Amino acid sequence: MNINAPRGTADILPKESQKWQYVENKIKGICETYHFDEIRTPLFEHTEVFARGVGESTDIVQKEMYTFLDRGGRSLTLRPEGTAAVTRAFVQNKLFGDPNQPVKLYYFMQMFRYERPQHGRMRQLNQFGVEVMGSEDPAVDAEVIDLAMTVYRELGLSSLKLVINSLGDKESRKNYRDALIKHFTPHKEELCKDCQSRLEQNPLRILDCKVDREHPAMKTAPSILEYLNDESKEYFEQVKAYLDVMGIEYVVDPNLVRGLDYYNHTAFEIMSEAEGFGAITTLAGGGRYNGLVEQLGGPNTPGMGFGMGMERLLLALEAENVEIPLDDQLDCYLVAMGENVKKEAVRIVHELRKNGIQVDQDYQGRKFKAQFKAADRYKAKFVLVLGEDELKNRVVNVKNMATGEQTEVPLDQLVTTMKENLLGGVGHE
RNA sequence: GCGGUCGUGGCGAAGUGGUUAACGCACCGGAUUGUGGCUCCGGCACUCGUGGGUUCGAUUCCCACCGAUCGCCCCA
Repeated sequence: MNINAPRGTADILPKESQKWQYVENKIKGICETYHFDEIRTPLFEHTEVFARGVGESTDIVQKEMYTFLDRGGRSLTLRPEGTAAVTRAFVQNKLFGDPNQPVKLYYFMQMFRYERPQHGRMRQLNQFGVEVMGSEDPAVDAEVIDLAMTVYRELGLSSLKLVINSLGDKESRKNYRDALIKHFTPHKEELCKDCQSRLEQNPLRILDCKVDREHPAMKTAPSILEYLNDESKEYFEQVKAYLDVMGIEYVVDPNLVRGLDYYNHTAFEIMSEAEGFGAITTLAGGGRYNGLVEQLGGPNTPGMGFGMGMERLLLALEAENVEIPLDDQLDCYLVAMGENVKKEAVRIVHELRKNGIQVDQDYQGRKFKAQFKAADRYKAKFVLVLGEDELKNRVVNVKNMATGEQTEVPLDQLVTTMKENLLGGVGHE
């Protein structure tokens, strides 16, 4: 029997979980500033949502999906990425009819991809992402990119590289595709196996290949930028202009293609340049997907978004030694001693909590001294000592752990006194 | 899916074909019968990822599997 977590999955334990909460809260705040609303969609969808949405020729669909038949014989797939799922929800719930356009959505969702796990690559992963649907304004592209960069900046990352490219509209893309096939076909036998099949399926991705990077045909390959029609060129220029206006630095990389079929016009990727980050450097990626809504059965509606890996974000913060402020102090710890005090201890703890005071007590049957050690470990600001004597006198001995100062506080004044004590923001030494 | 490295207590980490598997940290108890952070003393792995094989005997050798990790592919 294998009772370990399945390969490529991980438990997020309390200490780590605090970091997640901090990061998530920060990001949610930024989303509100940018006026995005949260959406949550099911963990799994009908397989067609991804097969059609993401594209049959993509790696995700071909070899990475968790697909299964349910008891009714339906083919379902655990969500491998957010855009197709959110788009499905957009169509099904007719959000295109919402008077507030564009529809600006953000999400925190688990994704699943059957891959060989590595540092920063999990089979179950968490993504933060945004989707803007219903506008074809290049300022939206810039806003989405700005939001992603702002998240990283606000969290304290600095070694970042923003790479952008334009894949053009349908017409530009088709012309470019034909040009690439024409260019690479004479060299087909010299290319790696993957690229040979890419030649027919998705020649754009040959440019992304690391194996054939040094092949002379790579360097002489036509650039997408030469094949953009006037409209696409103008669109790209505007996106760049808006980024410039916001002071966002970027690098244009004509070879940036992105692995998913639905992209057109703007494509972008944000990478970490931090030392010791291993082979994986992509932190977030996204782009415009103007045909996707229609492809999933909705009206012709433009879209723009990105996905951001949360695990990788956390790793990047670590790689750049960004301190995450953690509140690991405890307001009070109650030390109880003696046979008859347990009931009163339980009552006091409940009473304090009812008044919003954070408090805990011993449940391990520890000795007096050990209870103090526990209080110290928990970084308790105050220790409340309740023994037989205190019980008899209806008082509690309150010790300030930072100063060592102790005072006797009548039971009926404990809540008020502790509220006052804690207001001062007492620290722990 | 392919290749390299690795898998010993809660954590870190020695070790050997053979009787009781070092040590450090943490934890628990005591010195200090009701007061933490220092010190000293004591306790804490029927067992060395799982299964099988070789052997009189394996944690140590061999195989398989599982997992981790690094690289490739691709991406978040």
